[in-house]
Amino acid sequence: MAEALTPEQILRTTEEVLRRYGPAKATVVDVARALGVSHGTVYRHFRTKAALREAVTKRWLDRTTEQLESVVARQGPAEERLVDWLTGLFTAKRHKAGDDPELFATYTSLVGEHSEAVDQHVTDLEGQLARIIEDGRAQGTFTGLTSGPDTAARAVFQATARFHDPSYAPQWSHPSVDADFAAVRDLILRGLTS
Amino acid sequence: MAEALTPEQILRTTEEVLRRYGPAKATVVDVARALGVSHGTVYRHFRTKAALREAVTKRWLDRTTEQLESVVARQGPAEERLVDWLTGLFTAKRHKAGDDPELFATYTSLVGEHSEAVDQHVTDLEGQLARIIEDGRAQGTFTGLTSGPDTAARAVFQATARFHDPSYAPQWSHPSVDADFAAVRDLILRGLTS
DNA sequence: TGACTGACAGATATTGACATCTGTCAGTTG
DNA sequence: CAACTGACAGATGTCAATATCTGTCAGTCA
Repeated sequence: MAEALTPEQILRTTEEVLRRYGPAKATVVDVARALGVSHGTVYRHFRTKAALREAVTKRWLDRTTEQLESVVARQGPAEERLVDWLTGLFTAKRHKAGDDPELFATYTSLVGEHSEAVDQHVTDLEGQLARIIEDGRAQGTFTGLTSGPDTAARAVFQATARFHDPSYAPQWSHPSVDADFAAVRDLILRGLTS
Repeated sequence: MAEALTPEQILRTTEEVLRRYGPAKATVVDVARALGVSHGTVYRHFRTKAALREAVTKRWLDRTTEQLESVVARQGPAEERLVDWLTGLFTAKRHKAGDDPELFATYTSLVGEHSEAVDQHVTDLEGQLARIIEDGRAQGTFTGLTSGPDTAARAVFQATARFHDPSYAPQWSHPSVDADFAAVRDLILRGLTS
């Protein structure tokens, strides 16, 4: 054979197959066929089909986290960065739902299965939020904190669930959703800066 | 016959039948049998099975709204009443989910079907919130309002979705949920009183 | 010798025949 | 004559037979 099969190749191909057939129809045999190998080979690299789906989704979610990282690492007022981060998260999720419906459906089903990858994604995002909030505390802008930045981050994340939790995706195209987002965002911001 | 069949009797019996068989198994024939009439009679009062389920759920949801009304109508600081209202809503929903799982399942499925009854329930609850918020504005406590009480009420309702939206019910027994609720509640309260 | 194959067993999904349910309405009943 | 019945058509749900898929592993190949 030309080259040994890498996990990376498998993940890339699985992502394509999921995008083409959707999570309900895509099989491990489909992935193997697209790679030109037998499905037994795929199982040498990923123990189960669930592990494969989860790894693909993890990669896909990590792309969003990486994108938001620039807002976290950036210099500037925490208040402004928090708004950009929340807006960025909402925009990213909306685009994922609209542009990549099959992978979004995979992600949504993973949420219902308490997947490790989704838990990690939430932890990553809450961690980013905590860093911005901690910066705001250091800058003297976020004076309303009655608890640590981790708790505050969790509260902010949960209060904005409607704008990033995939179970609300069907409502993200509703006309009033942008006004709703602005209202919740402002309420939370005032809560932090009070 | 003894008495003419009233919509009230049908609703009461349907509620019992739903509670006994669950929304998936309960049929209109079951309801008719429990009433001692033919199912055609039930259809004389409710155009469809969906309308019947919706009417039962409306009654069931209205009981919560009525209970919360006492907090809204009560004299006292709006800040305190808002906390009691939010706590009361969370407590009520949790009890409905735990004590009345079949009717809660009926309610949950209605949410996914964009039912009129659920829309009305949300409107009622947001209306109650708006009244408390308006009181707080009049009392001079809620000084952080950048918009009208209706918009603020909607924002508060959406920010606390995790603690009343039935799609989150499976997480309401998680140990950390009370701490999470307290954190979100405090964040929002500071946002209003800032 | 280690990456890969492909036949296999058990699990899961699909299909289609059958049963039940929903909603209607002409006819019955008090 | 207004409330109700029950037979009916079409829609929906159930179930068992069948097909496909997942995950394993002894064996092949370079």
